[in-house]
Amino acid sequence: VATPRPEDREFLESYDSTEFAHPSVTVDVCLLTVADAALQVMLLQRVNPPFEGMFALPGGFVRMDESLEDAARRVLLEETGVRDIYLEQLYTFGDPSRDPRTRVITVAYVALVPIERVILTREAQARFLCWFPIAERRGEAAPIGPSGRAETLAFDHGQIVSTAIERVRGKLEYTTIAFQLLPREFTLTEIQRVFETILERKLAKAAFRRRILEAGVVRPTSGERRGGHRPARLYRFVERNGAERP
Amino acid sequence: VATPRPEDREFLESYDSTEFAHPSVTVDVCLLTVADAALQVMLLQRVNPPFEGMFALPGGFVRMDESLEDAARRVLLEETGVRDIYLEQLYTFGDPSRDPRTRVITVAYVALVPIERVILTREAQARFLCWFPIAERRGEAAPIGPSGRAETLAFDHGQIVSTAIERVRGKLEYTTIAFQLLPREFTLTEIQRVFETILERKLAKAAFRRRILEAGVVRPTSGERRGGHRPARLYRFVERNGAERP
DNA sequence: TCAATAGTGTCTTTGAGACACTATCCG
DNA sequence: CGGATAGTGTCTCAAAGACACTATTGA
Repeated sequence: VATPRPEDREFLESYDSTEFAHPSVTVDVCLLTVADAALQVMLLQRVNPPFEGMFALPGGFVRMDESLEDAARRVLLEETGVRDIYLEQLYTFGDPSRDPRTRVITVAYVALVPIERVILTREAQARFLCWFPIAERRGEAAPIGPSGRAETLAFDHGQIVSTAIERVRGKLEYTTIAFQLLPREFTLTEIQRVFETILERKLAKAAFRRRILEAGVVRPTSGERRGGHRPARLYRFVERNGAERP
Repeated sequence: VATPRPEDREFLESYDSTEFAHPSVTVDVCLLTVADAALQVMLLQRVNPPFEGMFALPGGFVRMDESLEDAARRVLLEETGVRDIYLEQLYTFGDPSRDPRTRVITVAYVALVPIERVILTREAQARFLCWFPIAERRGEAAPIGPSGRAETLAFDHGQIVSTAIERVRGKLEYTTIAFQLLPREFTLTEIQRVFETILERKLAKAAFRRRILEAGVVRPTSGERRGGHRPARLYRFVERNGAERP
């Protein structure tokens, strides 16, 4: 973005970037999906102190030559094997005591993926990488561990997850992010289930269908979903500019 | 937030925070107000390279022991003399080339203030600290300099200003941030002017008044604004919990 | 009295919810 | 045929826009 101007060159060469103490900067990615009628978050068991053995969001240091979003995509690929999905910057958490080692400022991202896109390899499972359903407990969203109890996450990652859910819930109604949680083809009822899961309330069927169809963001395909009962028409998401998903 | 656990202590003591190269972290504050039927942004002329002589947002390095929000409030006070105003984290800009000196990641904040709260001292004016009206040019928001032409700002600060305006515009209708741009007492027409200025369109008077009054966020006072014509009732902003502004 | 702004009453339009209805599949 | 889900027609209600109207001041 910013290109050095000729008159700045001399100053730049004499600039000493070690003059100030610098915090560490990391990215953490809150990868969310919808499955089994619940929002689910991808967590990873920590193998090193601090918080060894506790669950945390995938994350890592930002390298000196990569953008924040590039760092988030790299971390996502390295730690979960997922690529080319919806990713949005969420919030930057910088409380001086959020990491007991040293000053670490983390730029948190939310990522959304249809659950079919994530293949948990045996090797990943060995690292205790898995989906945690999220339940609303006393007004706070918390991932539920295998024991059925709410997990306390490492660092301030519990707060990051809560913030991510707020963001997704808020943007659900006036953006098209819901489609990022669905496969390429889906039925109107499937979109409605995604909305109902995230908003945690039932929606009126007729009004919901009207709204989606009148928004002009889906296109019917020739296929239908069969299985037991009346088959349901399949749709694809189309961007406002007319582009379809790959 | 995160308190060190006993079992982490040994690890913490052996941790070397110089192991990784660290970027610099700054905060930049986009201080906005409404005056003369325009959104205005506070800019400051740079006295050092890079971009010496160009205008930029107030900003500065985050100290190792202060939170991001504390840093933003400190910068705001040091560079503009303003304290105790609405402040909200906006977005973190971290393109590797956004600062030609070295890697600088900046956490941008939006701040809102009623224009009467800002007193530009002679000393501040000598530093070329002043309000720039913002105009929409070719879909992009840009501050208009004294010459009447759109100013190109230092670094990526033009992008920060655009992002800030988008944020304020988006939150105007479903939050109470508009009141942060008004003095303690105001008329309904004055609120409407703030909305119209930020949204850049006329609003229907009857519907607007209904909406504000039915939202229950203002309380009439005994005073009225006189001046030439029919006096207008004065109102105060009341939080949902009933608290009034100081 | 007039100009100018404050403030109101009411009709229309729009979109969401409620709810009952029809349609189509499988067993 | 009956159970189950897909999909529709229509009534009601709430909120926003349009617009015309009344109210109150100072000059």
